Amino acid sequence: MSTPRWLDEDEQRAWRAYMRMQGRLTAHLNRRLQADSGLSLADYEVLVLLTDVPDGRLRPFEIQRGLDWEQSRLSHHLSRMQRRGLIAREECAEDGRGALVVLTDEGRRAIGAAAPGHVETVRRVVFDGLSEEEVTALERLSSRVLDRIETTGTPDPPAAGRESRDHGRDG
Amino acid sequence: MSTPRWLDEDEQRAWRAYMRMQGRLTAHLNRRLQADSGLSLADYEVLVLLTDVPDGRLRPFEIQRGLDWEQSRLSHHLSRMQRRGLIAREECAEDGRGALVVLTDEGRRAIGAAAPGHVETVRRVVFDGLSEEEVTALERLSSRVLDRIETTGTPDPPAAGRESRDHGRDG
DNA sequence: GCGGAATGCATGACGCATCATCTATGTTGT
DNA sequence: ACAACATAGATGATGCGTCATGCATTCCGC
Repeated sequence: MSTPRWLDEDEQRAWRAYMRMQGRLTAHLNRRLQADSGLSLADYEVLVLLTDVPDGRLRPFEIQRGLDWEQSRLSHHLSRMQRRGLIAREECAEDGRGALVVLTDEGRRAIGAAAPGHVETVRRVVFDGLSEEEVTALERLSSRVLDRIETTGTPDPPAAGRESRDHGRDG
Repeated sequence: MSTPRWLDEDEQRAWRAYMRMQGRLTAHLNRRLQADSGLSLADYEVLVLLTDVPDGRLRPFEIQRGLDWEQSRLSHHLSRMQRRGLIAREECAEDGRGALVVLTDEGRRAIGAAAPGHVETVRRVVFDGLSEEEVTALERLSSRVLDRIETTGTPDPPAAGRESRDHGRDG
């Protein structure tokens, strides 16, 4: 790592713009969601996964992979959601170690109430301002970076070593 | 808000890719930085601002605007950084309410040690994988979204109402 | 079928982010 | 000069994210 390859001017501008944008965007989405429906963005994403499956029932590790979260984050988060009545936990019949996360009626109601507003917000602050090409660019660019993170010689706790090349259907 | 304008397929793919990427990216950067130098990304950004100014001295509100942070987040964060000896606080002569954040020697050492590695990480996971056009796209796209957040009819605590249209020099 | 590794999940400690609120100083209008 | 208000900053409570660790159960080689 001799003399560091600093970012050139364009890269620097892009980087700062990105960093600033991403901070504000998540903050914004979180606040809107919280104010409109009492859910956090994290709650929302968990609930989406659960509603996407017929019986509203998922194994924690499925959610974990679906969202690319750390295991312990999910566990803690599920506890909080459980406390608030958005989900429930059941024992898993097929795997003695396992658990099952179940969407409660309250959870279903909450996500149903939150979704339209949230999508509208996302649309307004993001997609309504982007051209088709920019949307494509965003997707390609994100996938590229994601790939590089997973390929970089850094274990990076979630999906460690190099053996778990599946994370198949991501919705 | 009659029937919500859901995201079409491309938008949805882009959105999921972005969300997943951004989560992983910040986590990745944070971990690398933490492991290599004991700094968090937040520490790093504060220190960068301080080193960019000749005497290593800034008013909290300047940092706040430079980073687009919430005031109380900054205040708490400064306290922690102070506790760790990265910065110090002084009283402000010109404004009795004010404070001054001063970069300590330890802070200067820390950022100096951290910077090369961090930049290298950013380069590796982001810029080395993007074409020039994609870098430009990233910048435009981020600025656009940022703009829309600030223009959307949502107060959004930091930089409230509509009167503080300055946040001038951000570089 | 037994011992070791891997997997699925939970938990406690701790740093971080936000909200609401508080104090003190500065500014402005009358 | 003073009341009303704005600005700079700090603080406590609380929810969130990560790390390290713990503990079952299941899997696998012998």
